[in-house]
Amino acid sequence: MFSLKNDNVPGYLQLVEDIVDEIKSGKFTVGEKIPSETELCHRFTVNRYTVRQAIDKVKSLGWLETQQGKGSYVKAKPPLVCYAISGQTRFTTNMQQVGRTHQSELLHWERGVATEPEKQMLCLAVDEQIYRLEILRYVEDMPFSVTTSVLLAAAVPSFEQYLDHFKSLYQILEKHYHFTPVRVQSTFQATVADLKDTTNLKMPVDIPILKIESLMAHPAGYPVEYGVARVRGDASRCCVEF
Amino acid sequence: MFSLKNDNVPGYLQLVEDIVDEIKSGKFTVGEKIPSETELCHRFTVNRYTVRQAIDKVKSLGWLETQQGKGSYVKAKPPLVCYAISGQTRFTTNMQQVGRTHQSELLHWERGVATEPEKQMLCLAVDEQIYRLEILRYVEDMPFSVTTSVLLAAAVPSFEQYLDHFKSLYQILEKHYHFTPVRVQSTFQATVADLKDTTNLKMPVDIPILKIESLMAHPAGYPVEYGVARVRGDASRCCVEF
DNA sequence: TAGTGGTCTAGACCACGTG
DNA sequence: ACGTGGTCTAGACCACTAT
Repeated sequence: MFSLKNDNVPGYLQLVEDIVDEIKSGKFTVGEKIPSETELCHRFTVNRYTVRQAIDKVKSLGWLETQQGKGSYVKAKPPLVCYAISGQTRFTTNMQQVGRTHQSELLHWERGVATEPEKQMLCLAVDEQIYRLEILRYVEDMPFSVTTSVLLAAAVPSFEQYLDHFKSLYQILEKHYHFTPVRVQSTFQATVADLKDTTNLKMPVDIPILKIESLMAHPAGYPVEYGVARVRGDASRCCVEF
Repeated sequence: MFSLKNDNVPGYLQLVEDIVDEIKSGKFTVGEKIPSETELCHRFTVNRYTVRQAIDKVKSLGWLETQQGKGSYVKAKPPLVCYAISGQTRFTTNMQQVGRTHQSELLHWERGVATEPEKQMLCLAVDEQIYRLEILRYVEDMPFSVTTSVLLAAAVPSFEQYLDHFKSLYQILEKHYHFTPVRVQSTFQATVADLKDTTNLKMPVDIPILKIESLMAHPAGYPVEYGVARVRGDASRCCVEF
């Protein structure tokens, strides 16, 4: 620390590495305030612009957050929730297995016709009716994921009567329709969080989202549910066994 | 355009809105060069710092990319590479199936002992020897992923002799060691790109990374390879069939 | 009132790409 | 040689927080 040497790499990037290393090594602990910009200027004998460039970068790497008038603080990493998926597992059973408290909240539901991509995934004929559910899931009281589920209406007649006091989608399917969907395929993608995600998940900006699209089939074989889950990337790992 | 008015919101953010609006409206089309920083300074009568702040923000929103010595260009969204994984599939066979050109480049290799997490994944006894490979993969000439592979040295004696003119890891294993690893499990996570990623993948800033950790076993049953792939999130979807 | 981060100006030199 | 974006200095004023 206290000097920049390598002329080949920009000074602010050397500062980034220094700061990140000090956080990783535990010299700055979570929640702690790091030295002020002015102090860092003196320590490294660089201009404040250079320090700010570095801090911006460290922020976008997810290690720091700043508060005007107060300082820069080491950001707390939420605990990683390991979420296993297979042909059978569900969110609820999963969380129970790893011993996490969890809740689900039904943000919105509607009955209507499927969009073009939804039709394609579910192999629907034109204008077949579907239910669309938006479910917010919490793990250990932290907003964890937002899932949009599209259900074949024909498979779940009068579905709306079970949506009061919603607790678990698969509980409803098992209890009232006597079937458990089977996972056919899942697609994983890393994306930036859009405005809706950050609102729903009450996230600080700049956190990536793990988008999991899943197609589920009725035990009889036909596609019955198409779900898109948007999960906080910094809070989850999704494990698949083969 | 040509003036900043609202004193309540920072000037660079007004610039951001102007630029994004002009891209959305199609005034600047994909691949096109937007006016140079100096020209924007004159148009809006602001300092170059303010213009750069704005351009940085528009870049992180995914609308622009810059090239030193040339200019700022409206970014084309890269085509999504759909990457299916299962017990057997490999990167090479996968890309061939979807008809994509691809190459692999061996960035680095070393022989040594495994780190603690590597040991645990591979179920290694203390100080067992491993090979560690870092492989950069291209799809359609675009840097696509960086994979760190840890191989049990006992399973691939004298591995170094096959590393000249490296083309494909699994080709070496099949041709010279006569086995094909089988996927045991994969873990998916969305993370921000670190400095190494952005360098290796020549990425514009702030693109999320899909991190895929995979454990592969020898057909005889014991773990033989542990790989961590870091894939450009904006360029890939990873599909798993059940 | 003092210290902090947020915004901004006016300059400068460099590395890179194109003519 | 020139224009471009990338890095950097030396200042300034503001908004916010703490005391």
